[in-house]
Amino acid sequence: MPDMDRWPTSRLLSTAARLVELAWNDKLRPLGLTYPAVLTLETVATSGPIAPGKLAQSVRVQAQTMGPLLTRLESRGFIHRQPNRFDRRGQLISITDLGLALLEQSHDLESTVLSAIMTDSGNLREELLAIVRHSNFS
Amino acid sequence: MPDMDRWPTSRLLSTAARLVELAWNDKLRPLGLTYPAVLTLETVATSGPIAPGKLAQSVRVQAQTMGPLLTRLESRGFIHRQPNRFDRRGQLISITDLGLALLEQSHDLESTVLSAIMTDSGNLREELLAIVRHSNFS
DNA sequence: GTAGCCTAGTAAGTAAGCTGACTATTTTGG
DNA sequence: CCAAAATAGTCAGCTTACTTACTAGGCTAC
Repeated sequence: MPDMDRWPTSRLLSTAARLVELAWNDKLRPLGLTYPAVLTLETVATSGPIAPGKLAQSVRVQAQTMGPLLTRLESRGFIHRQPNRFDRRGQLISITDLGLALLEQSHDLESTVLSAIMTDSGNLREELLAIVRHSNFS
Repeated sequence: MPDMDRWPTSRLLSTAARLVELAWNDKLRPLGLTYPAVLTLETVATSGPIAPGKLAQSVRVQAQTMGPLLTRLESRGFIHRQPNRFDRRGQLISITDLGLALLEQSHDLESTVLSAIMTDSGNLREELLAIVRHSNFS
């Protein structure tokens, strides 16, 4: 084990996140999902019909990245794309029953990933929230 | 701003890390570097001549990913590849003066990235360290 | 000493992210 | 009302990471 104590905090953060994401991906692979895909499904499920651009903002990927991701999710029948009647440039994404069922399964994994890697201390949450909030995103 | 308070901790962690990494990449682009590249240079600088496989472990990418990364760094003259005299399968990577100079520049960025995104609270460090340690890597 | 296994590194193919440029709409301002 | 600016989404091209599969060299044990 290298001398992590001397690592800058940003590196610790990246490394911890990388470990969590790898753990997630291991669990999600059997379901045929990736972590951004789960975040997307999650957002669609809670927000109701939503534009791809908004989804990209929420998951923090580029709009050009969200497009193909939605295509993959659609081809597997997890989401549904509709034209937006009020703005012919736009679309509205909604989640299907199949997508909801899958999301349910991934929720069950959540606790596994967390407990495997970290003891959820409450304090950590606050500090991470502060970081995300301090960054000038909306 | 979405209801981040209800996000699972793992998502907060991923998001925070993503923000930090995006901030890093913005700063590093003028130098022609990526964040994994900096981590690699850093490791080489502190460890002295080291095998590509060890580097991959340290930066937590696959050995197959480290190979091309080293090729890129070598083609720009930041590192130097030598055959390992004692094991003809292996190589030894060392950093060049040019690489050291670049690393110096990236160090100056560190504080910028940190202060822009987070107030370094000390507590956070401990918790992140705990996460990384609890994951069964060595 | 040689057969079998382990380790170091690479190659090929796929997935998924980013930037830059484009089209099609909608909104805004004179 | 119409020209200019803004917005939604996509396409093309590049980068980089991953998985799977391979070669070359070294190690171990009979």
